[in-house]
Amino acid sequence: MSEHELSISEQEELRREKLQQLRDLGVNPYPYEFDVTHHSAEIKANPDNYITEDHSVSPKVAVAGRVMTRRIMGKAAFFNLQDAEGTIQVYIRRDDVGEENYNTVFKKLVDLGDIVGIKGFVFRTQTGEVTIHAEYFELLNKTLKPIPVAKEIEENGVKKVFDAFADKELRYRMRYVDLIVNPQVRETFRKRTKLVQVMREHMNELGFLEVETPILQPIYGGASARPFVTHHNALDMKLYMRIANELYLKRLIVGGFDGVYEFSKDFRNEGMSRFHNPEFTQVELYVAYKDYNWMMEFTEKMVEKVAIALHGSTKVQVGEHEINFQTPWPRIPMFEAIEKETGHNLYGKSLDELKTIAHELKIHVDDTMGIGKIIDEIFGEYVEHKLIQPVFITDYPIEMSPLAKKHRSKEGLVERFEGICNGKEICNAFSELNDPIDQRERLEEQASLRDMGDDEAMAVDEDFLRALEYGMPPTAGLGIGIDRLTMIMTNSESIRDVLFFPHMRPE
RNA sequence: GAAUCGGUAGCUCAGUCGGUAGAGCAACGGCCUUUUAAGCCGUGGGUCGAGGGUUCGAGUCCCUCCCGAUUCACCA
Repeated sequence: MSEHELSISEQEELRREKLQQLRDLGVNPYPYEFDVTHHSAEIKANPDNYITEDHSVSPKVAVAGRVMTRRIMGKAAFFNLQDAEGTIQVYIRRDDVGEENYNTVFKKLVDLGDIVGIKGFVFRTQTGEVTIHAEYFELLNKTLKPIPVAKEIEENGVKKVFDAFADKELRYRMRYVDLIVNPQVRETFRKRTKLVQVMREHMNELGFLEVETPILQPIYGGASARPFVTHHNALDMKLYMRIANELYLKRLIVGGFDGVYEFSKDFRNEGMSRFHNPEFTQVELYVAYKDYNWMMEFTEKMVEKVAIALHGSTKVQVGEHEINFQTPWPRIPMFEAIEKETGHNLYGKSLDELKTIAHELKIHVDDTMGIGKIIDEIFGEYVEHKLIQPVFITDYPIEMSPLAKKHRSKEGLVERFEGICNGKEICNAFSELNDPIDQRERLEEQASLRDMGDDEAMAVDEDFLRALEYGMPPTAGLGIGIDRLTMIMTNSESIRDVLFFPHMRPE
């Protein structure tokens, strides 16, 4: 059952004993508040605002956080205190904070990881480190588990880390510990939040409306994927966790909004990998009276803005590559991109011709694969991973895109683009199909694929078709994978590194 | 779902040919009032992922299972 019924380690046992000793001394190990006046980062950024020759007139600072390392030298000690902003060194002496408080509480009963509050003045040590000289010390939380402290040393400017808390499984399962001991993890998630904020501000500035749409849907749609299924007891009906919110947002465009967007947690019941989590986040945006050309300009502008906000530059280091998000990004029609890499122009080719070419290119094909699928396979195998710098691949085969509008001039294609960088799709967009009769035909085509066993094909959503019959203006739509964009913007190799709590099997 | 690699102290790891379970840090007992992985002396700490098998003897060899990472397949 609960943790403490299992055997606990010697160190945990000891901490429980210390807890009792604190209580016996009349020290509340879990007090109610502490008036924090400063954070480590602001003091270290502007130490001269705090340091004066005469310490008796120095400004007082009150800082709280975890004890991360300790160097005790008899009647005085240094420790590093970590707050939300970083760490700062504290100097504490018996003669300043009281004998019992120092000798017993601080030296004997406080452990690494405990949360403490200190008040004092700022000074520089003999070696020049900005340090708080504590005149007051209070325990704010007695921790019962030892934290895995890492130690760092700088040798010839190179940082070496000892005993880092590095086991990925433990880091993902106990993200709270990961966040305590691995400061760069906090930085990654701050960037993720910043990324979302920049996008939201950008869309708000253009007057688009942030909305919420159902997560529990009676018919799932808007993408090709298998859903999670759940059940509504009172109505005794099947409900699906959304795989996308596209069809609901388009209903809102029908309803008269000129631009709507939603940061949407979506759920897909498929395999997990370093690029896939069962639940993930997309932002979808729909803008009336615009087409996919407009949307390309919008997208590159917004992503460029994100890069600058996070890195102060349009250039972002991702693995081996420096990726430059500076606008404009090249636009390359899909068939041109394939021809450049394979020498084959696939446009207008029949299914049999495509199968022959696929065979030449050593792409596995089977009878269930149509024109769109084969082209997609060739693109994925020969082109996509080579696209490192941001690029828009445009004009996809109609078979792959049942919700996109037919191309205005190219037969058999739709007005669709994907933004690709670092060899991966980061967004998907099109001129939205608003011809209700065409849309019905395409969904019925999907439905017949479903009947033939393709459980990722879309269903016919009659209410959505009814909405289109009431009329949707020309509309451009966009979806951006927030997790994947965050991976690129934070140089993370796994989606788990940009999700606080990635899905894991039960312990 | 498949393949490969991994799981040993709180953390990071070593463990030879099958022969008493190891190190550093952390912890504990001492000394030390400006240290920088603080230092010095001393001490304790293990269901070796789980279960079974082979063997006089298994962390080590064999089998099954669990968990994770990576790659592949599907997808965003």
